[in-house]
Amino acid sequence: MSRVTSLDIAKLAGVSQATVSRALRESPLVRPETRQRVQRIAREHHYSVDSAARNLRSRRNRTIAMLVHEESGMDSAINPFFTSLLASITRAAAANGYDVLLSLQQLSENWIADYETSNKAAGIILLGYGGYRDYIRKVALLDDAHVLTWGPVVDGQPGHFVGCDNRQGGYLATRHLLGLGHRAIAFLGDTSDDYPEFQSRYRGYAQALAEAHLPATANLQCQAPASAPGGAQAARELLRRGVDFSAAFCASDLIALGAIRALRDAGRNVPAQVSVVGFDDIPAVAHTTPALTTVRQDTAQAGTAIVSTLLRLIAGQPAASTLLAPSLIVRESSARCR
Amino acid sequence: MSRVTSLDIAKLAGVSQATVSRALRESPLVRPETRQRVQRIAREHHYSVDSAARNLRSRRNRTIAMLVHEESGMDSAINPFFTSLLASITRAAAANGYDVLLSLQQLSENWIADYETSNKAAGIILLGYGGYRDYIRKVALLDDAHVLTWGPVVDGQPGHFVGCDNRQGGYLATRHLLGLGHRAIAFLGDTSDDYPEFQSRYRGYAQALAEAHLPATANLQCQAPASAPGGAQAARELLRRGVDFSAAFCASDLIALGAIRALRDAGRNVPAQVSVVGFDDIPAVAHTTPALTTVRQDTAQAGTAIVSTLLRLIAGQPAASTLLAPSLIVRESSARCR
DNA sequence: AGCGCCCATGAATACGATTACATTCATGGC
DNA sequence: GCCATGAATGTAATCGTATTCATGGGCGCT
Repeated sequence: MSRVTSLDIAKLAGVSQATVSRALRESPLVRPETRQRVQRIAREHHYSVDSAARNLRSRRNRTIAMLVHEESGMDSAINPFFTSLLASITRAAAANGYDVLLSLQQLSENWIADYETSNKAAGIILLGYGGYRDYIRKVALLDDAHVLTWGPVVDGQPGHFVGCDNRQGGYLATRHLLGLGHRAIAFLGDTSDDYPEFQSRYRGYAQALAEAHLPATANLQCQAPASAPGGAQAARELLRRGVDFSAAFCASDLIALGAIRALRDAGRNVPAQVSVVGFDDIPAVAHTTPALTTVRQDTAQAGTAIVSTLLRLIAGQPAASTLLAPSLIVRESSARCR
Repeated sequence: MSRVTSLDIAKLAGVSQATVSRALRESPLVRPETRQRVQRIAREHHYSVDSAARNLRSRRNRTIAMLVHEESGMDSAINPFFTSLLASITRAAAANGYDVLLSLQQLSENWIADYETSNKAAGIILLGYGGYRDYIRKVALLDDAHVLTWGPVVDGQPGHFVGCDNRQGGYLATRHLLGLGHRAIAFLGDTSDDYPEFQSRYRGYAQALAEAHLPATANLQCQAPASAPGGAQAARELLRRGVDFSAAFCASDLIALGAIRALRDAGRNVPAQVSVVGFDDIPAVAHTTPALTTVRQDTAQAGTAIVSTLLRLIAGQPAASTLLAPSLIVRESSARCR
């Protein structure tokens, strides 16, 4: 009463085991008639190719690993944006016949490439490792590894990346606020090297200001950890400074939510007195009051880009890094300057 | 320049391949001295056991598959709660040395057990298949499959389940509102068979009302699809009916967000005029304005319960279904009845 | 000293498929 | 009528590890 193997199917179909293998893989070598008979018998007996045996013999593997940074990744408070990305990657992988292994990692060990050397996966996707650029650069140089990172795309940088054009996103958001007549626009977000994405968003912000002949004043910029409490704290800091401002561009939606909360608590209505723009378009912010104006990263597009690039790498074909265009979603939290 | 195999390590260490295999698995059969030497050499050469070969030879597999319902599962708009659950399952699996395969499925085919028959995974976790009870019951009877479902736990039902005590959650929420002096409490949520969880939540709601000698009036109950627009629509319907109500218990946080939005649009302040309680405690609702009072399902606990139960099944040990206790999180959206 | 026993290791095999190579048979060109 | 050709299938080698069985040497016990 053990497992059904291809040999069993072969006996039942009156052919050799090799023919079964070929028939199931749609090989043109086997006569259509035979092929269908074998397939029918296999189906009737709930036969399914043993993937371990297949992987071992063929030295191939239709699995990709998604490593998500333990802290910045999936956990509730941090970044719901990843969920959506993850779903779209999984879908894109399935569309190409690939399974997806999910793992939450610190990258403290050399476990990255272990997914490949142990032959568990044919390639690896890194999500949420914005702060590990040097490390990733190193890994990217191991030419037997097929690693693709979701993150900032820098020209000439070794390794393969797919990312959102964060600078452009910051630019769009700031232009939007400028267009509404705002002149004193704050930036809330951590611009340290730990958050290269935030740095790019800041750069877009500064560029838009510059084009409008406005300086990116230091006291309009507040460090904010990437969380709602962080945003609230930054907003309070901004108020404490006593600088005049009528709008705030927040480096993430969670920061924006926290900021709105703190502004309200301080008696500043959003958007009547202060306009707020976020970044990410996480699911909930379309339904908050006020609904948040934000910058959307197209996760569906990102998923397909990530998977197709990685599959090219796996196939040994040349693959370029991709920069995706974000789009501005205007809702209620931004209004014309009073 | 091919792969490093255990045979290569054996030659380098001057032992047989069998000894290498044993040394790496910490077998007590091999002398500690030898074991360490082998392990060192393996490490130095970045050797890593080929999982395909291991799985094939040992007829075992340290992978579990998570099948998430395509629609109700991961997609942005629907249920951010799953993200958190998914993370905690992944963590619990890793803690037990298991990898996790992620897949979005319709369950339209017989692909469920295929993860097992093809030997890709040793067991399967089903998430978001509330509407597939009959189907799951059938699958659960295949005794060669190790399937665990996140969902409603019903005594005597075949199969293995881990779920939240939804009835208790509904009861807690309603008791909370009653305790604040509310008497006319609406229920917003789809109570059809497609959402057994919502049915249970409704039952808890009705029970709490009954204990307070209040009827669960039909016109205080509004069907609401499990989404923010659905919640808004249901709230509008409630207002249109003209019934008096001072509080609403919503079957999910997203419904609650939509309802709050619609109530505000209609000039009803939350919580001053209407108290609202949600269900799930998704990440964002702690930071909205007002912050949402809601029922939390402890995802960390759920993840460990799910994984440990599944591992028992895989090991062939008896395993009981588990019902987890939810807890009430009181925030700002609920207030004493005026 | 001899016997048996256990500890550490080696030799050999099996896991279930893929695939290179061999084989068979029919066909067509000459 | 014979040989080359190609289509359809069979035979057998192989992927890298786990594991069973065999083996040799040291040691305790009598």
